[in-house]
Amino acid sequence: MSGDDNEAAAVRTTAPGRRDILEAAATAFTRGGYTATTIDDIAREMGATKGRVYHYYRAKADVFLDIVTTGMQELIDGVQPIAGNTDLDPATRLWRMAHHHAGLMMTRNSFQRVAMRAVEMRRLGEAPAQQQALETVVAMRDRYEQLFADVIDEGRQAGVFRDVDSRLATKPLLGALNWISLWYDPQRGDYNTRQRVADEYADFILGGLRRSPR
Amino acid sequence: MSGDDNEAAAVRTTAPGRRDILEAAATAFTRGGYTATTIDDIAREMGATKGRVYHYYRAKADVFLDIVTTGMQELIDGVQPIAGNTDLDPATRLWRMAHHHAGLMMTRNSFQRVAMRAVEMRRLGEAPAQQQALETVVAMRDRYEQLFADVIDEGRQAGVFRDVDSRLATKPLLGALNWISLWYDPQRGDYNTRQRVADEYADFILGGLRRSPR
DNA sequence: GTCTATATGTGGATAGAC
DNA sequence: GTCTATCCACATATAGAC
Repeated sequence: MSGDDNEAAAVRTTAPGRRDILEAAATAFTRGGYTATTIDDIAREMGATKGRVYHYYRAKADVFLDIVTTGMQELIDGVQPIAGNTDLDPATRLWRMAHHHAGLMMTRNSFQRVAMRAVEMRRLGEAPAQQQALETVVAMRDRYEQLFADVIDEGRQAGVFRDVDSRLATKPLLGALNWISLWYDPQRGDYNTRQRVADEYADFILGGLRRSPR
Repeated sequence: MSGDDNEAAAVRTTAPGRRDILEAAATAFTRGGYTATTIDDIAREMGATKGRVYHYYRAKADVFLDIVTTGMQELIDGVQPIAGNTDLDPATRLWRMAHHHAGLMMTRNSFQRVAMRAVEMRRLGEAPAQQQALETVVAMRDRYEQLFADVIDEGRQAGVFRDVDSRLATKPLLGALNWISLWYDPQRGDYNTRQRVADEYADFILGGLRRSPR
């Protein structure tokens, strides 16, 4: 199998001032994690000082949450249309969903890596508003997982997938895919490498779910 | 498939004083990450104050590194014997390796979750000794990955696995498995749940690599 | 061996000049 | 809109009592 292209994606609805900050912050957070990254790090990343950052954002947590929701939204925007395309059989849909997700882990590496870490955080700070924002992100993640679970159920009922607990089955699937953001180095990979990786992952996942492996 | 038991594992060669600290610190780091966790958090976790921690460890980074190397060593100790057991065919060996790894992600959740995060850290601090220790851990991880790559190559040459790049193939495999440490809640799972999860993961992975999926 | 100070550095956030 | 200067809270690590 092969195909599906998301290299052009990267929706940008954010205002230019904030956008620069988000890009710089995503890079900085990728290097050091949330607490280890300072506002000075973020500012230095874009050749400015923290006055600039605080002009657009009230707190460090707000910058972080903006990156995370952006990352999650990019996943949903890309994958939901594939999941809902009933012209395609479940196996093909799942293959393309996995392929697209894999692609975003590489082309939007910094945002996705930061987003990935956010859902494993229980608390972000004391501010209840930020806590609520974090829970919104977790809710987005849950809905996103359900997209995969639904397609798996469909394929299971159609007899092409094994008889798995669809909700449990999303764990190795998305775990494998999300892991890409940790080892993939955006500096080194080119278009062909990314396609090869995404193909391999999509094949691996379909194989893992297909009925009667022998 | 079913079987293989690592519930009894958890090797303890560490001195009792340090052991308590390691357990408490692993729990604390699991909650908040490296920078977010304070020495006071660790001390409070075991009902003490930081004087106790600093009596056994010179620095926070040293506590962290001790957890990480312990976690990595537990993986190697459990999986290497399976990988080297040439009485078994490659597919069975890989199934059991994956199953055992999955088990450790759950039974030794805090240590494994901390260890997992360490390898994605580029730098730990300024001290060159600690930096070197971190690189030792990364080297352990590389050797560990190679155990899986070798078995995959064997199975590929034997014709039971697809024609994959074995080194690339370890990525979705170990990514899926390591991810368990993020979503599994040690408070809620019992023995049967863990077995079921490990079985599902091992099946998934074998399916993903097996030749002629249809 | 474990505790309570405390010295010291650093980072989030604000005020206000330009 | 972007900067510098500064306040203040907190965390690592040490000193020294018990």
